[in-house]
Amino acid sequence: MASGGSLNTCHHQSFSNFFTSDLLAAESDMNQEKSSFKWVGSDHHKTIEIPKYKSFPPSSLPVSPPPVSPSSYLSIPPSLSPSVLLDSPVLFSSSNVLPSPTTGAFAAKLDQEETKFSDFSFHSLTRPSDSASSVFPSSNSTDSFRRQQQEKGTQHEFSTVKSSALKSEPSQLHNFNHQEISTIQTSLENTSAPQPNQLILYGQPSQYVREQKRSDDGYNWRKYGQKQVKGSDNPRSYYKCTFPNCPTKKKVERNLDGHITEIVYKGTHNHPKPQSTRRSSSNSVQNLAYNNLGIQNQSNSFLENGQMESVATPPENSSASFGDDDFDQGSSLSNSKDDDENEPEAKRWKGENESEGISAAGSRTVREPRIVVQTTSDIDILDDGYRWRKYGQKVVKGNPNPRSYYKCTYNGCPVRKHVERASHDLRAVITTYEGKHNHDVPAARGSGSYTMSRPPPMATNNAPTAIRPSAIGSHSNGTSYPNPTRMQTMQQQTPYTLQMLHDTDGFGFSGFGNSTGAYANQMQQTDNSQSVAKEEPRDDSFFDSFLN
DNA sequence: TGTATTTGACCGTAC
DNA sequence: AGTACGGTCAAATAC
Repeated sequence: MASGGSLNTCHHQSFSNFFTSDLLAAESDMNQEKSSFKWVGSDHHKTIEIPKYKSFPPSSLPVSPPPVSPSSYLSIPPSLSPSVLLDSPVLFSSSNVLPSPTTGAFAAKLDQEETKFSDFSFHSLTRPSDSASSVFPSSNSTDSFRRQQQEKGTQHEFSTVKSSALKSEPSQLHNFNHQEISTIQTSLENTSAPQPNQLILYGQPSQYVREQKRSDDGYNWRKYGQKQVKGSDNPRSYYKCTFPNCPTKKKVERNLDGHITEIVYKGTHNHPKPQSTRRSSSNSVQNLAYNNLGIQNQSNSFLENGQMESVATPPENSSASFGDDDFDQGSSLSNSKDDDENEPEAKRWKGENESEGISAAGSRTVREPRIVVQTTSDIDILDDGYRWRKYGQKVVKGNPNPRSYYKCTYNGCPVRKHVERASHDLRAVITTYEGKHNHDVPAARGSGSYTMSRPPPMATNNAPTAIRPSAIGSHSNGTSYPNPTRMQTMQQQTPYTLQMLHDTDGFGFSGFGNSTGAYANQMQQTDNSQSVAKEEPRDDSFFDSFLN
């Protein structure tokens, strides 16, 4: 096994080098990356018209200059509620926007405060056909549902308390969760290199606590358990989505400071993200990121100690995730659930999450939680098109990060690989392959098909590619950045799947059977969006080249 | 008073 | 079979 000088030894799949270096490349200051809300527009359904957006900055609110590529990144003015991004229709190209949920007309001009605190959500991005229905009204809290929730001791709540306050009083920015504010402030105000200690805390402690209890990802969760897990000082909390019959769960580990160190999602929401007006601003940001990504929601919040809290959700069932008209919510859902529900829950939940994540990296000034979207068994690791079964993990000398060992599940196939994070950069994943596959790439199943894994056609969107949450900041370490065209060439033999990029993520490499999740992670974690956005031939052919 | 959270107990799985 | 562990339940508690 090569673990020395070379980041990758890929006997058969020489692409791995790409991914490693991909992650490592395009690195600006990590803090800067992390602290800036910058995304690259992703799919044709989710176009972000940055010029439009920037043309409507809240008056008196300074607008951060685009830290990187103005055309590729979206920057959010400081003190601007992230919900603006979500909510403000000006973010969308006209073809993508939805009518105002209240007026039915797309408001080109919004009241400033409305712009700031509107609850207009990004659900339109889910999918075109979903436009109307995707805006999940609180009316979905039917009586029966309420009863059901009450029976469970839960409440499906689409509270409007927060947003209404925010709406009415933009000056009350202090009402924001100070994480959110901090995020905004640091991320946008300090576009150069925000320092954690530059955080401006608006929230009152009590408010902060209250806000923290809210969903970080736009969904409503009910905590149903907490456990101290072995090998970690961090208590693990268990949450269920409060939506009726939604199987999604998540477990969150927080360190002693209360900061999230790891999030593992299980299952897929079988409902749109509730368009709750209670959704925090950070949620809105998340939605922006994810819905444009189409996949996974993530919010990044600097905590009072300067650490970043990041929360992600698994891909919404809405095919929106990919902005692909060809996928409807149902298919997406059923597919994702197939894998999910065919597996004993305990197994799904367990096993592949036990690799050490970043959570232990307490020494990092900016620490990202490990975010795992777990939807399938550990056999289904569709990271590179093949199926892998994790058979071991250990920490090897020279790298404090554990190395996950995988074996190709194809009968008789000798190929193995191991994955580990580079010791110098947790975002870099070193993938080493052993052997050569004696079979073709297995056909994808269900929604985990390549089709689902494929990024949406980008042809209609110049601004390429994906919006990437800045949480997965990249930092420059001098690693060469792969030429996308070269990558394409490399993929002649090897199916390019998003999981591969997922493997380069900064949040662990648990198996992702759900390609949606894989893609989500890729989009989320491939932090080279700038380069990718500018150079990658983001069209069907590009990805199609990986499919055979 | 209703809802959410906490927390000890229980259960299933893996070893 | 016994033990350890993680996940879940549900009564108790807090808000």
